Amino acid sequence: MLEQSLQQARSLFIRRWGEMASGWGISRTMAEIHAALFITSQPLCTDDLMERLQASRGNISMNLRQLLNWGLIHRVHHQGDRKEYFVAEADIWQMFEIITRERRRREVEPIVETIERCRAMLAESKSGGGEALRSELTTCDRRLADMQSFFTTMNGLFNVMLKVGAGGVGEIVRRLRGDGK
Amino acid sequence: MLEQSLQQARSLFIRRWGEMASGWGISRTMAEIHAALFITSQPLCTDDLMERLQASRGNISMNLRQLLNWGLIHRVHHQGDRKEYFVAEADIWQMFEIITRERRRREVEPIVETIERCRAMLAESKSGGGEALRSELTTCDRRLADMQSFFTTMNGLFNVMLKVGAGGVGEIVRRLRGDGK
DNA sequence: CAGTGGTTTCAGAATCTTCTGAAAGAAGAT
DNA sequence: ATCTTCTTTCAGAAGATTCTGAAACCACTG
Repeated sequence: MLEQSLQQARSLFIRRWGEMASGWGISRTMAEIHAALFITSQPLCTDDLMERLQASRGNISMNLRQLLNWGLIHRVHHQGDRKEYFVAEADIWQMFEIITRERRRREVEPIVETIERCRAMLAESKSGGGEALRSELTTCDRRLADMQSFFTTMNGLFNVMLKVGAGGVGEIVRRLRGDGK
Repeated sequence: MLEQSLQQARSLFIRRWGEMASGWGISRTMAEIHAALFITSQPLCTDDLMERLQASRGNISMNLRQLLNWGLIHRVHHQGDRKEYFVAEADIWQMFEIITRERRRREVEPIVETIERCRAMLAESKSGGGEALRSELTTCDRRLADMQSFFTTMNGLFNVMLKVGAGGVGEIVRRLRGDGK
């Protein structure tokens, strides 16, 4: 039956989305809530989610808040109802932008900043050391420099992607896929 | 002193690399070992790593193996020494390729496959259901389709990136950053 | 203001991940 | 074969994360 198929398909998607997330440092429930809201276009309330995901009120509440903080879901008020309902951001490109920005800020920026600091430390120490030590230092610095330039490139790439949007990226891929350059 | 600076810089880098990794579903020690080998051009043996990272032999051994499996580090034999030494893959672009391929295989492919399966389920159920239900099903399918096409684009993008290499990506970014398209 | 319906918080429980250390397993050296 | 040196394995310990449920909280209603 149609109703069954719909529910089954949704469950399957929710489960897999949750599994994927746990490999990326995001809690399973948080991802499942997100998936449930994404795959169900109707707004859902806390009790809906508790039932659907078999999780406690506290758990749902906490993870909803996190998702709101990230900006991946939005509150919806149904007039004449005191419950709060939630919907997921539907535009996937927008979703991608939010996640990318947030993770860049939280995880990439600190390491980039650290690399800079490490290089500064190496640059400062001009005095002393034998030939061998000096050469080690040079090698170490080169590796850090490589890393730094990798992050710079990736950073630039994300900026360009967000600028040209989904269509633009598709276009670039199409242009470059076939020929040699 | 030069020696101190070098050690300090290395420690700092190792620590931060480990912290970053834990946000990405990779164990701290595994990342630290990788960082230590990357930042120290000399090959290191198990005991070196045990001392440097203050971790047990078992822990180091297991994580070394994982890194070998990923292909992020390589064995090195010093002749006249029975110990095994290890070095990190030095080419960052290569590193990126390895990690991307592996994570794509383990985490992205399953979800893509699941989306296909979900859509197939929805497509099969032609019979029954009221107007409202049918419309829900259509919306659900459209969302899945959007998701699918997002993954297709990203997949294509990674393929192109790996094809054109670091220089190529830098080139693209440079070309597209300034002007409108 | 007390009552009602809903949300948030948080201490402790449950669960999952990672780490240790000792024992077993290799493999070259004598 | 036996010793020696190094590596791997794995059961249980330690640690980190996530979840629960009950109490506190908030805000609207009568």
